Amino acid sequence: MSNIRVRFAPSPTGALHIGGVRTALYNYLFAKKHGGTFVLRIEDTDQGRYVPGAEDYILESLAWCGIMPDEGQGIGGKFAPYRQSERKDIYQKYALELVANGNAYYAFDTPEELDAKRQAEAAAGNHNFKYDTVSRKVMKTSLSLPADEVQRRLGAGEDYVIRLKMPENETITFTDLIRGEVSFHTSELDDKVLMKSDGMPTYHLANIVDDHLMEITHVIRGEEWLPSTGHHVLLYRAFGWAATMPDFSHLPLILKPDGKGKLSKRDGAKFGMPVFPLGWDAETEEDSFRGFREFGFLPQAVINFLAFLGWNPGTEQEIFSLAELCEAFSIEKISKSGARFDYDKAKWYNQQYLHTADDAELATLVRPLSEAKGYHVSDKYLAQVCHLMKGRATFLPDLVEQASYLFGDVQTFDNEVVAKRWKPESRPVFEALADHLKAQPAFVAAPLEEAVKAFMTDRGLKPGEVMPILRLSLAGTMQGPGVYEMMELLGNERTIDRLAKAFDYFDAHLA
RNA sequence: GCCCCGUUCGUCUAGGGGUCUAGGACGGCGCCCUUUCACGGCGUUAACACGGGUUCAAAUCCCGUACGGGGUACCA
Repeated sequence: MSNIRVRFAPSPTGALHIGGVRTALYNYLFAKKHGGTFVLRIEDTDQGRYVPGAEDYILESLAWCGIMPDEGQGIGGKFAPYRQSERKDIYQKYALELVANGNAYYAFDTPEELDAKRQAEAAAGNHNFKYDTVSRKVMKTSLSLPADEVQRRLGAGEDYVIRLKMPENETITFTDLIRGEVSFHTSELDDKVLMKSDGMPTYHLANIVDDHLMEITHVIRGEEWLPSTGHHVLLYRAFGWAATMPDFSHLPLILKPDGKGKLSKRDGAKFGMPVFPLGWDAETEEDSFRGFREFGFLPQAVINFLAFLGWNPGTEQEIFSLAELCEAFSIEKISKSGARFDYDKAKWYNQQYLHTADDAELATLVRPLSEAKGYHVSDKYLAQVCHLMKGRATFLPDLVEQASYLFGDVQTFDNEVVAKRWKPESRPVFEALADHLKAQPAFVAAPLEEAVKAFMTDRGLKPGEVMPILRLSLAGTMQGPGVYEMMELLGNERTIDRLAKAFDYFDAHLA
């Protein structure tokens, strides 16, 4: 295959859903795998649903994920413009062409009239009224009205839509790269609106015209489009573009964690997890949310997680860099059934990426968080904190939030453990240990460990009698990095100082 | 309702007629490591929706049923 061109064509009606990100990812991977081009097109043909900021959000999201398009809105390219609202005239021309060659027609019914008609039909027992070969003969269309009447209405500037004229009694078959052969009978298909009364095309018209004009070779999109693909195939035929029609691949949907329907915007709040890549600040708090980024996910982890939600290379490798995904990806390996959003798996992936992340890079990512907490430390120190904490973190903020004692004095002690480990006679022993540590020439983990062990041997002390007190003195809690590593990070002076302060506190809180 | 798509451990999945007493990962449970919490290692738990065919042989092919999902707008 050569000159592969795919597109991601989101609608700027709000934040880009994580399912959309996965669609973009699969398009990106397919393009990269075959040395093709990944195009971003903005489908803003519904003026009523346009949300300011959505387009920027889409670009930012793709950038954060590291899957930037090669061409398209916000990037440029030879098929510009890539925003459909700016291509209005093009669709107009093609819609008229279809009317002229008998594949489409004018319809003058207002939305209200259509509603009334649907209700009347429903009342009469027909619950699936649609605009089709039968009804188009009784509705107000250029097929049912006299030619001069049609001209009069058009001339008078009456509102109209242009509809696709569905052929009678035909079976439309096409091959979906994921599902194989799929077919529809035209008697089941309706006369879809192609051009709305406001002069804007519907998705159906615009996506065919643009995919053709932009020389798209493969359409990889969500399963929700499968039922209308029959219409799309017909449109390619009507335009005489059947020979260059792109291959279709319909992706399985991402389902809610409970499996009841497809994952939606509200599920984020409902299940306490992100369902968008980035956060979104809306007018109301209810409409605002945090994304994977704000939760503290690494984009590489999100990408890896998403890639495996509906796709699998067939090997037992689970961790894949973006480059490895590009190499391993193939449409044939995409599964057919919907995948539940498995948040535990997402967290596991993040943990894996955190563990192997570079300390300095983590420090950079975590800097805003530590500053916000009032922790002003050097880059080197912050990187060292990350080094000690990353093995036990799930989210980026854990690196800072669970390490308060590495940034400042111990704020609270675990009194329960204190009561259990600190005895009235402990003080002289630990003061001797503190003196011993203070005298160490090198305040480095390994030698410190030797020093403490030697001290314990001398005094006939067991680790259980010493280590918990040391840990408690330095961190206040029984959780955290290795004691000797903490000592090294804190340094001689601070370590000794903490021990002294802690011993005072312990004495004061003797049970 | 009608149309389309789907159905392997709780979840994500491997599997594309015999090598399946069905493999991996997440989660759960247990043990080891560590006298911290984790990580890690080891082990364990648990599945071919059902019924008919086809075949010497079916998780794998066909049909039906059930269940699930999607679509059914002058939204994408």
